[in-house]
Amino acid sequence: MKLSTKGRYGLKAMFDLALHFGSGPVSLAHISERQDISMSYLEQLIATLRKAGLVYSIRGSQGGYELNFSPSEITVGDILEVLEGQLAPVSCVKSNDTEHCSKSGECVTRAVWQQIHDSITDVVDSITLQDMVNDYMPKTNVMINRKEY
Amino acid sequence: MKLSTKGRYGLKAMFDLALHFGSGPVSLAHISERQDISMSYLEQLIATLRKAGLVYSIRGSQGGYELNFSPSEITVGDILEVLEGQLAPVSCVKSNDTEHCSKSGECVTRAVWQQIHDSITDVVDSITLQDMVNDYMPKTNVMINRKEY
DNA sequence: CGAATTCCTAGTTAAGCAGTTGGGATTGAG
DNA sequence: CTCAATCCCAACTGCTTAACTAGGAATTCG
Repeated sequence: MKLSTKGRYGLKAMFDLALHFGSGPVSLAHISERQDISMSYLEQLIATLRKAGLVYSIRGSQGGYELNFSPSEITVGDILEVLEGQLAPVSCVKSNDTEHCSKSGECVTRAVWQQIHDSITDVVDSITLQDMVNDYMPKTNVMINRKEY
Repeated sequence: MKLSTKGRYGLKAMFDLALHFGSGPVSLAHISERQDISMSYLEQLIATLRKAGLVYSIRGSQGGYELNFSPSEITVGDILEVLEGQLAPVSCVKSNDTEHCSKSGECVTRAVWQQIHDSITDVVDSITLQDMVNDYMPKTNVMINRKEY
């Protein structure tokens, strides 16, 4: 049940883009350095995200990447699904194919996998990049809210 | 985020043992046939479960395996943890080591993995083998409850 | 132009999965 | 007592995938 580096690195990269949302394109070199990910590997991950429409690229000098939607519109689930493929713990859970349930334990165990899948989905679909940005800079909020100080 | 066959087969095997709990030892050959798992492969899985203390074996002719606890005392989480290793989506989540959080996105993404892990844990620790057995034979309950029939 | 950037394809290395094979040890039944 | 059923153990194999690395082509700003 491990997540691969694709998902881990990919989320970090997207988080980095969210942090710099609205400030012009961010180059891979910068993401690579800040998030400590090999640049050539990161290239492949971001290519997947681009093909899925989550980011878009600006080529040439001074180019880079930007989120295709605002951070509040992109969930962790969106990102992980693109990079990790289906998040279902077993393949049969994804597409309601109850055919293979011939043998005795099949359907009962399938129900377990289904519950695991649902709980994962609930979590990742409920967290947006904006949520992560907010978590990252709580000080800003503290300052703003400190009117009595 | 895929579960390997170890976890899948292992849970099916344990479910099979739960179904026959209290009726004497169950041989690998029977589990293998009923759950449609290669017997020699199943041997390895059940060896792991035995070493973890979830089942015990009776050697020799007419031997087999039995659950070491009643089905209501064994959770899906117990089984998966033994067979799949840590269920944490990333390694750092398991043991509160917040050391590596030097780079900017590290701690924020870690919080996400932590939430995923917690939700998986909640699910698998809440389902016992007894629950699965109950799900498998709802007809029995229906019959018993049908007093008017 | 040329430096900075994205884009694309094709390796490479290592590890793990999903078994199989071949034997050895134990024990109940006949 | 013997033998067939069963568990026990370790090694081996084929395959797939993860996690990169390498090298170059195309694009664009200054």
